[in-house]
Amino acid sequence: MSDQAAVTRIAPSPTGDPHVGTAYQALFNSVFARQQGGRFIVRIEDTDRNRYNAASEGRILDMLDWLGIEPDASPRREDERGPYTQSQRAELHRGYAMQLLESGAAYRAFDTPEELEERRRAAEERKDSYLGYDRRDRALTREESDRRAAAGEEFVIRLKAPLEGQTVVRDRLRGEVVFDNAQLDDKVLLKRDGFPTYHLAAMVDDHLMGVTHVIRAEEWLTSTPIHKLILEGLGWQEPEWIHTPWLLSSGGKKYSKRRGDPSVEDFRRMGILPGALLNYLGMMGWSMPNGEEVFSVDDMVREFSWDRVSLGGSTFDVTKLKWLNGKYLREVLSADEVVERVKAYLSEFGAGLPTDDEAYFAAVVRLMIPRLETLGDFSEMTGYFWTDDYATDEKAAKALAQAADLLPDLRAALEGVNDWTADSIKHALHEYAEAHELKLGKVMPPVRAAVAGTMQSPDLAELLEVLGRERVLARLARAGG
RNA sequence: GGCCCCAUCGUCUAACGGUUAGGACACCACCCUUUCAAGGUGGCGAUACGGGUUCGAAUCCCGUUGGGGUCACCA
Repeated sequence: MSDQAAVTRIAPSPTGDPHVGTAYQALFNSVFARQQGGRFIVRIEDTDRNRYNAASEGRILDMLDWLGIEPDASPRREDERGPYTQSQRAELHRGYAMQLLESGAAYRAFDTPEELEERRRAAEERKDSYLGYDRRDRALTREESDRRAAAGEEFVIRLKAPLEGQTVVRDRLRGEVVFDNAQLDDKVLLKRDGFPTYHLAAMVDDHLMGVTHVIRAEEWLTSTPIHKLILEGLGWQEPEWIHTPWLLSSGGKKYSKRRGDPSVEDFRRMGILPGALLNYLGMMGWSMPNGEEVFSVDDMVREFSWDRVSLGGSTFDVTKLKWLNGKYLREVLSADEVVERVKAYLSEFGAGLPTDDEAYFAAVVRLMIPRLETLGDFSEMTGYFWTDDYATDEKAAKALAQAADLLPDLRAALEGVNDWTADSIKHALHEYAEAHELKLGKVMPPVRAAVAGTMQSPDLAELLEVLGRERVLARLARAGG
């Protein structure tokens, strides 16, 4: 590459939910730019006025904020190369379309959408192997074209692709990819509504914004020859092309919200940590040299290399994401940090904090950490900590029934514990068991059932300590103690 | 259908001509143990197929098969 610092970009289209694929591209683009000491920019591609969704742009930018990916330039961080919202640059794109028209690299086409649709259908019926534009208006003389345009006839501007020869795309990941020009289509550059298509707009903006590396999904590979041709027509240098492998969903198809795959917002709602999501995305198609699976974006910046990218598509596995998230909860974040995360999560998605007692809340979170996969798990696992009005499930009811006669004694034994700590409680429980020649497995279940209503709960001594003497004794009494 | 890309356990991946093909998730078993987890140990499980090249191929080449993408006045 040249001596200039790398500039990468993502160019999401504001049409709906913030996509996981966008987060994936943002990760690789920003990691590479940071590693190269370059810049990473976000340009919103909203030239399709039909699919435009006003709220979507903000949600995409919010997603990046949440993930902690900070663009060097974006619609929220404009600079002299902006604006970073493509529709605001339409005048610019029109100018370059005209330039292409003037130089003969492009031409006007007057076909109506209806005509095109009909001809395409006919081609399909004929089972033509090639279904692109039939190039009808390519034969128009310049005079004729000018005359019809001047007469007010509507038109699009199409690229005049070469009819023979080959175009070679040098992809960083795949080497030289050769396309026969005969396969190329005379793509629309400027639409009837005066807005550019992606092909024109992206190439113009990439060039004007100084983008050096176009890192995008593999679906763009086959239109890269078109992009090369546009760049050539404008006399501009081409960037380095890097087409990343697919993110797939379980059926082997492209990962997509439409198929029901979770969006980034869905993961956030689920209680997935941004760091864990990024980490997971980082191991889709790429791996750390030492095989480490738990790594941060900083680690990735340090170790990143295109040589370690695997080209087969990767199937997104939510189960593994959750495991990784649990790993973050247990091993990457400190207990205090987890307390803060749970708190933030509950105020955003839950019914708020279940208690005003900060110390009690923190103690409960600490108890639950090894049992949590997502922040969303917390509420459903901790009901009995916040209210005395909790359900008693079947197994717990059975444990209570089987040891009903033990309960009064047990309660008395616990009442005798002066120093209410897990150690003392444990000691008292053991003592009780020994004194009555009972196994621990006989004395603990009824206590657990009485104070939690479920057998699936943390270590009993710790559980009792956190619940507190008063609560525990009251619940035991209520259960028949 | 034409063109393009891709191909290691069910899934994510390691291997850059020489390994009993390694690790992780999931699953199963065992250990720890007061339940549930967490943690530990072990097990199951892959180079799609066929030809070459080579002393030697998961690795290089060709073909087949399979999967995906693309062929919009969407990106």
